[in-house]
Amino acid sequence: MHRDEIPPGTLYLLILKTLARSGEMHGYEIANSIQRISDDVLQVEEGSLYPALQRMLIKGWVTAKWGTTAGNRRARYYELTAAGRKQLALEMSQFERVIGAITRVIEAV
Amino acid sequence: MHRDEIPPGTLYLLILKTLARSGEMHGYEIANSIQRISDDVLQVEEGSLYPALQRMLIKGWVTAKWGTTAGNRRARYYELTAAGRKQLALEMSQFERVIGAITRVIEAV
DNA sequence: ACCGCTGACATAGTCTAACTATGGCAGAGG
DNA sequence: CCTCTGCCATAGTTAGACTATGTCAGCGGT
Repeated sequence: MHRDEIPPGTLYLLILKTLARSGEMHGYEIANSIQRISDDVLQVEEGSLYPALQRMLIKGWVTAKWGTTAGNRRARYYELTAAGRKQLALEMSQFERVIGAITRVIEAV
Repeated sequence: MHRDEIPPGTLYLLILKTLARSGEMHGYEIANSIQRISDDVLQVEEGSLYPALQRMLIKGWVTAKWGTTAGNRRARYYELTAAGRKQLALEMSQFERVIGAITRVIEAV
């Protein structure tokens, strides 16, 4: 980790949630959406995003199909599968559980 | 990351905070303390803890000296340095900033 | 007609750090 | 004595986020 921003493991969660919220999206949109909603705190680099999407394809959490953007450009559209939605639920509860525990430790007297 | 528990990067934060709260401690105590306060959610493996402490020594965040435990055993006692306290403050604010951002994303409508 | 900009995807290679597995040693208790 | 537990340590593996780099197509300006 290069001391900047997204903690390993949470990128999946961010992508899954973003897709769940907005349905079909291409990579660029996903990255922009995460960045915007996080008030520019989280910057998803392309070198992180695309490999993550590939891994998610292999794991069966998303499907992809080629299409054309509003600006008439070629793009790959991703969509959650049922397994992806299940994974999202799992990661959400793990995240809450672990962050809650960490918070207890760092707020302990 | 092996799909279980402590997110990379936060172990330093947990150790720093634990030392800040309790002063001088040895490794075993640190691990037990984190585990107990987190209600057994966070389990610091020895293979993670000791390397992390070594790195923290090198970075100058802690000092170490050999001593004897209450149970009459040899142990290395760690203590925060000024640099360690500074690092703790830094990691706390980064943690809050990033977790806040992630929370915004995963709670967005 | 050209040129550069931006959108969009992709991959190779590096690096941090948490893990598994393993080993050692010393005191305590059966 | 012998095992258990406390306590430290390291070698090797792995995931995954990064940097750097490359591609290609459409658009706008000059």
